[in-house]
Amino acid sequence: MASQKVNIHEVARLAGVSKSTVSRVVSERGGSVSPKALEAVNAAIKELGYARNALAASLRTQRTYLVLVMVPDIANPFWSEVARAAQDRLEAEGYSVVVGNTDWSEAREARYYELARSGRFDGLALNSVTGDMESIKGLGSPTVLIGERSEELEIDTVGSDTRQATRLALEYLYERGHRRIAIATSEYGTERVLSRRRRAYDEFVSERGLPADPELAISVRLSAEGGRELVRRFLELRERPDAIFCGNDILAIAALDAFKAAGLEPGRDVSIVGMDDIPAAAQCRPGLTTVRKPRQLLGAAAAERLLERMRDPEAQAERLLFPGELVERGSVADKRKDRR
Amino acid sequence: MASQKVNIHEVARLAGVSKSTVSRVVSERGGSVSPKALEAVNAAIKELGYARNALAASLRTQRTYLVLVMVPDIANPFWSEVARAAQDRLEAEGYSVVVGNTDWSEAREARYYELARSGRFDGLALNSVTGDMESIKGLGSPTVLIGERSEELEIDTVGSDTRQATRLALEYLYERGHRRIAIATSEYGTERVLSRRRRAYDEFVSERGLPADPELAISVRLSAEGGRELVRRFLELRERPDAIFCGNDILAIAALDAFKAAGLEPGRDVSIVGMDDIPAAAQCRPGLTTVRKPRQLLGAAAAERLLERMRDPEAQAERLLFPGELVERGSVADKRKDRR
DNA sequence: ATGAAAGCGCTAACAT
DNA sequence: ATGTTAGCGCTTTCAT
Repeated sequence: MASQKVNIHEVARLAGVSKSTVSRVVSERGGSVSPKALEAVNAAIKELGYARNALAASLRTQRTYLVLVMVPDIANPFWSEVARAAQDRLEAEGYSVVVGNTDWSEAREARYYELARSGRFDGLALNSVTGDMESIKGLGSPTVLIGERSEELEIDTVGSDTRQATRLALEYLYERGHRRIAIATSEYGTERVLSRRRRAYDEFVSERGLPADPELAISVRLSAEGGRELVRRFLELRERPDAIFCGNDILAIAALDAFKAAGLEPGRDVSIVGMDDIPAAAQCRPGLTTVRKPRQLLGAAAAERLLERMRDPEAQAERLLFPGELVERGSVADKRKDRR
Repeated sequence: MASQKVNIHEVARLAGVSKSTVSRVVSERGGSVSPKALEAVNAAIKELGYARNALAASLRTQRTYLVLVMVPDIANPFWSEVARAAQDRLEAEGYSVVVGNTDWSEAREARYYELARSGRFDGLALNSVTGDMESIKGLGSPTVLIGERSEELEIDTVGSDTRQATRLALEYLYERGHRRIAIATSEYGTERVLSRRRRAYDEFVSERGLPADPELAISVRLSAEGGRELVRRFLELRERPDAIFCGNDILAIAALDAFKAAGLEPGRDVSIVGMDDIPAAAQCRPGLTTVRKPRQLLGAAAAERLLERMRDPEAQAERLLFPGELVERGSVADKRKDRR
């Protein structure tokens, strides 16, 4: 019943066998052990409350059977489901998984990179907000990126097709007669490069000859707080947009609520399209029209890719992108009707 | 720029110093090193892309500077905020934190206990759903329990006062004329003991001489799915309750939506009180009347307690309970009015 | 200020 | 089937 600091040696002594024998029973690798020895060892383990020191074992075997999943916001159902799906798959293969929450913070992300470099994990499944590819390449453990933050081809990537998803949302708004369309998303990154969403937006705007007013690109955090800020900024604009495409649903739903509080009815006075399709998108009033991303698929695919990569560190990196799907609810006005 | 498998020895060779010197610079413990050696070592580290092997270091020092926070549902804002608050505090003291998501699953929880016993963590902050005190006591690392799952006095506990919070909700319903009050909560546990919420409920019911119909104690998972199941079961009841006290807000809000879908208006045809006060409680229609728990405080206090415990493993265990606070919104009918 | 050497707790040849 | 031994990569006396 003692708990800490009892090691294999003491177990061996109590059981009257050698350390090797104890190791053979605890490492479940099935080294041959006589029934008698097995029993003696198990009894000793129980009596002493022995727990194998994974640090020592891993140091020797170079395997930790631990995977780190790093995401930007565990409270966002999108990310927690991606993590959960990855966990399901990984645990089925004998790995334990822990999750790191960067909370959209560069400092936290950097901390986790440091942790990831420490040799404690057999594998890493990361969503990078900063897109700091230098850090990521130097991680030293099998890694898969969740989300297509960069062009990088040397690292396995599993994500959704941001360009396609963004265009889907924009197209939807365009078809319904919206012309002055804003985009609300975050601009992070050590590489000072515009986000993919933003680039897809710029592309779309120029293709269709829509107004490319810089006021229409609104940079806010992808959080509820960001949504409220978005609405504040919106209301101060001299020429208000017809519609806003929001970088994720958390942001979009918070904006939707803030609009209502300000006396503007989403789906009538202003149109909002979100991204992700989290459960709350179906529950808010009006329902949020959004682009669904396949979270479970994403998590499972990331796990699968990581498993393969852990098996073969030399394998060719892959880039797997899933398309989004528009789900229509009530947050977008149809301006065509208005004209008839 | 090489990444993996380069160790202190190679760095030492390249820098033209001994392993000891390299260790002195990387372990930031400030062993005295000449400026010249320091520079040489840093150059070598950079050139080789060296990263310190934390497994080996921890094996030697018996410190990992890693803490595991285990919670039942990272997607629930209540839990993710508790975790975040704990993380804030712990990181400020130099610890890294990773979170384990048990997803209300006994199997997962057991897995995490195993992980926790492996010596990889300096400290553990756990919410136990199973209440498996045997496992918890044998963990072998400084531990604080989040949530008052058991009477246990040997282990530090930080939680909210469930009995007080439950009575607060029930009292509120009672005052407003509700008499047939149901409770929807989960019954888990290897120790087959009723949950605290349930015990507080039973106590209240008998004090006030309310109907103690076993039908009124509805056991469901504390999830959105549980909320929908709750409403299904509710609708089949021969004698419907006036009001339901729900074990958490996730459950309550899902129930609220399901009631609306079934044509019953919460706050008029049926009354609902939740628990936690997550952001969504203010956003649903009608707003959810619920009992607020101080999440940040809970997380921070758990971290604080854990820090003290890590400093002094022999310290007397403490039990810290925070009271809940009723926040009134629109999901409860006032039946007194009806009578006048 | 620096190096040599011992050892944290385990596993894996290798020998018996 | 079991024990002996070396060593994973690091830190830490202890000398110098």
